[in-house]
Amino acid sequence: MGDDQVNLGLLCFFPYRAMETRVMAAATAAGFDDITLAQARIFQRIGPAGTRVSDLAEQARVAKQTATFLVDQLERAGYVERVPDPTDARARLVKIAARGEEAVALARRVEAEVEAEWAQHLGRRATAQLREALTRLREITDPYQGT
Amino acid sequence: MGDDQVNLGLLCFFPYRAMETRVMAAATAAGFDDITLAQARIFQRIGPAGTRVSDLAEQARVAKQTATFLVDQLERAGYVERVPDPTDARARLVKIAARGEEAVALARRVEAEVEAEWAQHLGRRATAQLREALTRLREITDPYQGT
DNA sequence: TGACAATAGACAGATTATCGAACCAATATG
DNA sequence: CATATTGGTTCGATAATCTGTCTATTGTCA
Repeated sequence: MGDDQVNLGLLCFFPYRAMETRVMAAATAAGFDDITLAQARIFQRIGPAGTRVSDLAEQARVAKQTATFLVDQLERAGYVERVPDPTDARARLVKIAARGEEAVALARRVEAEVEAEWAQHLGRRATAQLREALTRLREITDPYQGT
Repeated sequence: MGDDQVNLGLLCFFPYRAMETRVMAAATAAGFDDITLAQARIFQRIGPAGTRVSDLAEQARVAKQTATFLVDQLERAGYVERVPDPTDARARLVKIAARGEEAVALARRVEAEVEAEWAQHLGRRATAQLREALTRLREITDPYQGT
């Protein structure tokens, strides 16, 4: 006893999971009911100019084959499309398709909604500090902050 | 552009994953190399007095069957044991076994180490504020904070 | 420049994780 | 006490993931 403090990593987990759950539930309710959590975690990483499968894999920390597999499904469901990478004939860029843009728009709305609830609970000042601290923490916990 | 702020849920994800990765890597290096991430996520939830499989399932948000399956493996590997629940003859308590305690001790050490690095980066004041904010956020994002 | 290594992506097969359904035993409820 | 609920497991199916291997393209450097 005495040192029964929950570790910071675990404390970060609860909001993360809560947000993910809310967004997924809203997506399902809105008719995007064919997307799975694993697919969403890949989808989330696609940049505005498109992203390579191997980059998606690296950022999501799964094997290239897994990313290929999940992108296949996202493509079949109409959320993304694969286009040749003009700068490298070996590569292809995964880009968000029309249906994917709709899903992104919904996700952004829900995210803002949930953040508003959190800010309501914490207060504006503490929320701003939280964002600031997490952003700085990202510098040493996320190798891909450039994305 | 302009609204390109990363959402708070995702910002929470990076430290969470970083911590999980560090602990798992240290565990593997220390000879606890037969435990998987899925198993660890269940194991992590076991309370000091033991916890029922259905509670583990609920907290980890997996089906009872999945928890049973993972506890089976943890038991075979010597990390946990199942004992009858004295208060309910239907139930069994999953308890941490000797080898499990060793793994917990290692995990605690690594967690403290990583937190020290984070505190180094953020400063003590900001770290304390971060813990405070996340703890308050847990009130509305984790239904099982009692654990 | 041309041989060779490295990279991007995909396919095949095996393993792990997960869920839905059905089941048994014990407990709670009327 | 009859019935519903709860805790746990087993079975079968599906989803997700990895290792290994392959082709095509690109990068390197002697």
